[in-house]
Amino acid sequence: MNSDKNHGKENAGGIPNVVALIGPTASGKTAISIELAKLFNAEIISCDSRQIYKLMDIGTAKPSTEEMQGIRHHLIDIIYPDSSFSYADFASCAAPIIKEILGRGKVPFIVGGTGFYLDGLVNGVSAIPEVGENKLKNLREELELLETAKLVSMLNKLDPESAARIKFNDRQRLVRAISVSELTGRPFSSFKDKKIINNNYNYLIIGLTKARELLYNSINLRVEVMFKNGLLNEVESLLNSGYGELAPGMKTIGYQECVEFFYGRKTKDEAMAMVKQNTRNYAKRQETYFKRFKIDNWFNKDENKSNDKKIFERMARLIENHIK
RNA sequence: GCCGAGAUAGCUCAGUCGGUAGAGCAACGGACUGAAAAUCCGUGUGUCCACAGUUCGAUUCUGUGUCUCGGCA
Repeated sequence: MNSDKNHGKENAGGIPNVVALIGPTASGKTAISIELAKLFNAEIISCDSRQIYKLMDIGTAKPSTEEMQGIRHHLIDIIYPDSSFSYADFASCAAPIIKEILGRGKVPFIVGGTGFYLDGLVNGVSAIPEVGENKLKNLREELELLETAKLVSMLNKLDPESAARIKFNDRQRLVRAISVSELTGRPFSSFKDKKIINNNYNYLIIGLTKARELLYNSINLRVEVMFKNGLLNEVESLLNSGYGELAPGMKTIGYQECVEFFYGRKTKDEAMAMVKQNTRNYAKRQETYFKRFKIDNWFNKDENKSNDKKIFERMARLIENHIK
C-alpha cells in the first residue's frame, strides 16, 4: 500500500498547497504529525470532532502542551460539551485558518480521524439555507417522537428520492431529511450539489494506519492508559458541571460508557471493556470512510521501530515534493 | 465419593415431538449532504463432546465414558 510515487504537483495557477494526514484512532498520527510539522514549519489544524471540546482531554487523546512541542494547533478546545459542531462548521472554520497560516508563510497541516470533516473541507458542503437553529431543533425533537414507519411515509411525500436512498431504520437521517425539506420548502435531495467553502486548495492527503490486529492491540492498550490517567475522574467532573449524557460532547466513546458506570448501569470493568469494543468498531468505520478519498499514500505502521523512521522519511519526501 | 444440571458458531445461549440447526454479541464487509467517536445496512458449515445401541436415518432417544458447573459428603 505504501507508495513512493511522486505526488508533487506542478501547482499551476498558484493554488496554495495544503497537507492532510488521516488515519484511524490509535494509529499514531499525533506524534508523527508534530515531528513533520517541526520539519516543515507547519501549523496543525486538528480534524477531530472530539478534540474540539473543552474539558474533554483524556478520553479524546488530546495532545498535551508538552507533546505539541511549540507547534501551533488549531480547532482544539473551541467549544463546551453542550454544543455541537457540524462538518459544515468545520469547513467554514478551517478555511480561514488555512488562509491565515499561508499568510504567515507556513504550511497548513490538517491532522485527524474525522473523515467526514475532511470531506466537507476538501469536497465542499451542500448550500442549505439557514432556517433558524431553534426551528430546526424544535422540529427535530417533534419528529424524534414519531414511529419510524410514520417518518418514512412523511419523507415519501416530501422527498421520495431521499426516502428511497435512506435505509429504512436510519431515523437520524430520516429526521434530518424531513426537517430540511419541511423548513426550506424544497426536497432535501435537491441540495446535493456541494459547494466548496474555501479557495480550492491543492491537497496532499496521506494516510497512516496499522494492520487490523495491531490497531486493535493499540486501542486496547490506549484505553487502559486512559483509565489509569483518570478518565473516570474527568467524566465525573463533567457530570458535576452539568454535562449529562445528552450533551453532544458526551456522545463520545469513552465518555458514554463511563457515564453508565456513574449511573450504576455498568461496573468499572464492563465500562472499560465497552470502551475498548466501541473504539475498535469505530476504527473500522473510520477505515471504511477513508476509502472514499481514494489516495494511494497509505502507510502501515508495525511493531518494528525502524519502520517508523522509514515511514517518517517517506512522508517527509511526499510533503516536500508537494509544497515546493 | 454420591446426587443433580450441562456440553450446539470465537463468546453467551436457543432449538431440533428423530429428517445434520439459529439468535444476540464478536468478526468481516458496506453506506454516509450540518449529531459523524453519530446513525444505519449486509454477511452464519458449525466434528451440535466421544463411542456404542435402537432406527431407513441420531445433534435430538437409550447406554457408557470424558469434561464443566452446582449441591451433599
